[in-house]
Amino acid sequence: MEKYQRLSQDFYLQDTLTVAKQLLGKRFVRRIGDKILSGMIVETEAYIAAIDEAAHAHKGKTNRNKIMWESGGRLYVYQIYGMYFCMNIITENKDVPAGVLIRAIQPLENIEVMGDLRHIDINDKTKRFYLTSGPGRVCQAFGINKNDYGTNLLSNEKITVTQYKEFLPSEIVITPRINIDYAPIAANFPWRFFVKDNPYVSKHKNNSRIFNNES
DNA sequence: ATCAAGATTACCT
DNA sequence: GGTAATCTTGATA
Repeated sequence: MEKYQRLSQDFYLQDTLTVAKQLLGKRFVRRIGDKILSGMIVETEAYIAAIDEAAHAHKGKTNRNKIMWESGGRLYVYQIYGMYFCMNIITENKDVPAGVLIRAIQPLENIEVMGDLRHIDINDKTKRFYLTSGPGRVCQAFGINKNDYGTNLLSNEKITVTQYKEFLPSEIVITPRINIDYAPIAANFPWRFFVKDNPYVSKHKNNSRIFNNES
């Protein structure tokens, strides 16, 4: 992991919407044995518990979500529907529960290992974009599970995030978040960010509900 | 002790 | 377009 230049904690301590947008283009790095897998983050969603009924931490601290109260730069990993894992990068200062869900990644290194973990033939062009397009698929492709709960991206030897590419505001699309119908008001917040025209972005009807991207 | 629900995905028509 | 799969968690009693 030495050859990778980690993002500093200052990055993660920023406002959550800023982090969610700026994580686009960063490189997610994960070591499995002697293999280093990596990919470029292309789709994120922000969750800000204090003002967000859709956030797991909105109703207070539980055993599942307690890591969200730590300072920015750690992973909040949870299991969903009994069979998939999703990962969030925690943001902002200690005792401010907020984070960014990693929804899609464009594979860069050791793609064949991701294919093995996903049980997908990466040479099958019809299946290629299903490798990492969705939060559960990302975790499966990178071997992320409950053992990675609380991982510190600033120091961990197996997982981190580094600089990779910058996108212009005109290359970033903003929409409402996905599959949070249980929180109907928050479901309209424009807190999902993805790289325009990137084929690894998850497919959803919200892809056509676009908000203005100022700044 | 019981139970409903889920920040999803794969597969079917 | 629809739906089954699958199990941990948090809420309620």
